[in-house]
Amino acid sequence: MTLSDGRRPGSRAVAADHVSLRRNNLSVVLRHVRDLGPRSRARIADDTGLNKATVSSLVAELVERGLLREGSPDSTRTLGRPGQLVELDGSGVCGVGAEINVEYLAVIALDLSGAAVFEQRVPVDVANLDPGTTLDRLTDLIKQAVAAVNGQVAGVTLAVPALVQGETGELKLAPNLGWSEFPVADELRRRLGDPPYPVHVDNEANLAALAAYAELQEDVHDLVLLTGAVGVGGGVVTGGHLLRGSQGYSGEVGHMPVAPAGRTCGCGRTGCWETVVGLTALLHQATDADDPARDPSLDVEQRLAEITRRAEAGDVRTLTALQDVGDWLGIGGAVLVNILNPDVLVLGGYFAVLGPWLKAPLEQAIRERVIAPDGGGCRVVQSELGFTAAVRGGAQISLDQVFLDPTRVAQ
Amino acid sequence: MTLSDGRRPGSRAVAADHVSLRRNNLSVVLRHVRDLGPRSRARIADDTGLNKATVSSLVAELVERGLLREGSPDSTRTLGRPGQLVELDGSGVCGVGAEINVEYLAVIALDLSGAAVFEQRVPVDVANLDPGTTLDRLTDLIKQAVAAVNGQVAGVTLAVPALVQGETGELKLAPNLGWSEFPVADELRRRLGDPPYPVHVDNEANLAALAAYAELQEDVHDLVLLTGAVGVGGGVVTGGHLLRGSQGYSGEVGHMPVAPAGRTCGCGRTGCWETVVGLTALLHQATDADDPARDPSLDVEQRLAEITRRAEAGDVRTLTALQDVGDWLGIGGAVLVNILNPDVLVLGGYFAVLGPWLKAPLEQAIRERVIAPDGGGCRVVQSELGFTAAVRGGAQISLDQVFLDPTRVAQ
DNA sequence: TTAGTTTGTTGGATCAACAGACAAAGTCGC
DNA sequence: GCGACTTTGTCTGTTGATCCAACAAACTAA
Repeated sequence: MTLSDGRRPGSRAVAADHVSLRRNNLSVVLRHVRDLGPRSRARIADDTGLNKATVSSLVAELVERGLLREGSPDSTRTLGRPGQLVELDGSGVCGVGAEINVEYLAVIALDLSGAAVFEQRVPVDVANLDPGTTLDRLTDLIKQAVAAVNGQVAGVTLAVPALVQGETGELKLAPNLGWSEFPVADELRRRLGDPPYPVHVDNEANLAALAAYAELQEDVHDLVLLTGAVGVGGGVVTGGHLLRGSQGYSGEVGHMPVAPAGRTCGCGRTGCWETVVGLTALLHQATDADDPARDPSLDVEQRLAEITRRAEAGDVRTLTALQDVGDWLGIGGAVLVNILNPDVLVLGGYFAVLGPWLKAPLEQAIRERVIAPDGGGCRVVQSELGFTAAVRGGAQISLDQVFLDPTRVAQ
Repeated sequence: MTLSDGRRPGSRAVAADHVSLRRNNLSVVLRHVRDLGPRSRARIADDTGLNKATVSSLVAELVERGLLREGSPDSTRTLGRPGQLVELDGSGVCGVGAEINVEYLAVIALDLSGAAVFEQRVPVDVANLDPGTTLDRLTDLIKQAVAAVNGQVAGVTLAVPALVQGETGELKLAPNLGWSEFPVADELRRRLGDPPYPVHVDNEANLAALAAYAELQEDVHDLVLLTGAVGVGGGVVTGGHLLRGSQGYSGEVGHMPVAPAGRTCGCGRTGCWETVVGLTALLHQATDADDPARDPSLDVEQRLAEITRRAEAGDVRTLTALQDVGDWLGIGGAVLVNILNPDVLVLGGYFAVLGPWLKAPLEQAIRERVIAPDGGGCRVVQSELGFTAAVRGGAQISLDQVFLDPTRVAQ
């Protein structure tokens, strides 16, 4: 139960040799330092069960690869010879995350320690541009990010509000962008000049869920992330793994039928969840047609700030609308909690901004509608990542590859 | 990406040494023979990438442990020295699965090759017995199974139609049994005399999903199993792993709100999925109150056989009821497919028996209501395991432990 | 009968982790 | 200030698993 992780009885495991043994232990040490902070070699040996001599050898190799560095002497211990702390050396390698969304393009580069080395977000009306032009503009941004990186680039991952086929990275359907059947991964790879690092494409909510997973530093391995926008996206992490499904189309929660007598959805049916919890639903109830908060040409964050202001001022119409959206959020949220039993339900996108008003009704619905005792232990939290969640998740997915196989970084 | 399986970036991997390296490769060879059938050492070496000499050594150890045996010479090859086939030696070790359900107790013992060495199912009115007495009777059955096993017992796993806490094996709530807050795992372990093998308890649908996963011999690693009974249970396998959620309470699909104007459910709400697709819903629509097919004191399988007979005879009322249940099944099924994007939706329990009539409306709903193109590639199949799915899954879960760590079997 | 092919074993090489000894570097008590 | 004690990190030699190359065994085909 140590090498192959034991939870995949049916899948073919891979034979191991000295090289993979070493790779595994390099990964163990590197992740140990990431997760538990700077440590002396002796403590790493104690914690992991590895031999002191082995840890010294592993640390030496990781230092040589630029992934760890020697820090200050350990001043916390009082007895005996003080240890030399070993800590993450972020600068050697970066992961790049990019995003195409309805109203903007965004790019971020994170170094190994999770610090942002480069970050940019530009407003772009993607729906009114052809995919090629959009991709050209995004490529420019990514090239800037790559240029800003000191060391090596571990990979680029692009987030899109779309159904993306897992294997090929082909975009199948992005209603809000007006794109379909477009080989984004290949097109982006070509524009970047077939770079040596991997280029992937994934669903926005999936990547945001990964970012949320990394954000919670606790011992939590099952979460559901809900991103509120015009539509509603879902990302699921279960057992510490992103749930992708067989073709990468998982997490389509927006069209759950919850209100049969409700409004018509973009998908053609009536009563889909996103018709009652999407941003449009909130604005229709909380504002008049000529209210600037409802004007889609204005910046979303400013419009949300206005709604927040009204709610804080105690405006009854706004509060009622928020209560209603929260109630509907709870109905669908409880379905998800019943199926997936997560530790945490994370509110992202506009749900996070308006979290103070949405959390209570959501929590109540979980208590009342989830069959497991005490809602299966599920908590509701607001993401702090704002609209950077997806790009961060994309950058992290590349960094994870380095943490899992430190030998990917040139010596 | 070989040793630790790479899909769990956040979890702590375990340091590896020579022993775990050997264990991993023993497992690889054993599973290779299980999954791809008898093979010569040379072919195993070719397929796995291991060295011929290494495979010889690994096979020798597995033979010594009674997990593999030398078979006949390979007659398919025409050129060169014929290889000695190596095949699974089932007899050395067995997994035991048990089940407590509303109307019966069941036990099965499967050897390493999946063959049933012992199998029994006795009708018991569990709801009218106290838990202790039921467990006494089950213990008798399990002891018979253990006695029937030739070699070693790898473990016992009990399936219950209940919410079971993953870690402790405590039964939290089993409405259909009338049990709650009962430490089944501990109680059973004690009655078996604290045996050397592990004793676990899990949800019935979870284990049935595992059995269905093993039943499909294809390269499929994402499936959803639906068991139809008075209630409806769900089991999810994703990425080859059973989805348990944070506390083991996943798969509670029965109380999805799908029919707000519908019948009152046992849970107190109205319109839960199981009020429209549970066996009761079908019988209420298809039969009169005095119809023997509706009589709960008769054997379920016989009542279902009667329904099948009527449907085959073209009885309009029966067919209409089946069509309606199928339509409702599709509405909830599509929600699950949208969230989980499985390769396969497996019909179990009474859904499997009446599959010929339920499949078509369910497939139609998936085509129409799933956002992913072509329903995300999801197929609907009927389980062939009947009411033995859960016990088989329980037995297999113990056998999986042996396949993952062959050194668990005494030499 | 001989050449050619494939299998499975053998002995030695390699490589990574392990075990124990030990010097280095600090604290504590007297 | 000094010795006893504790802890760190390195060094040396051992263990163990895989790999490599050579080779005998077993069979086919010409």
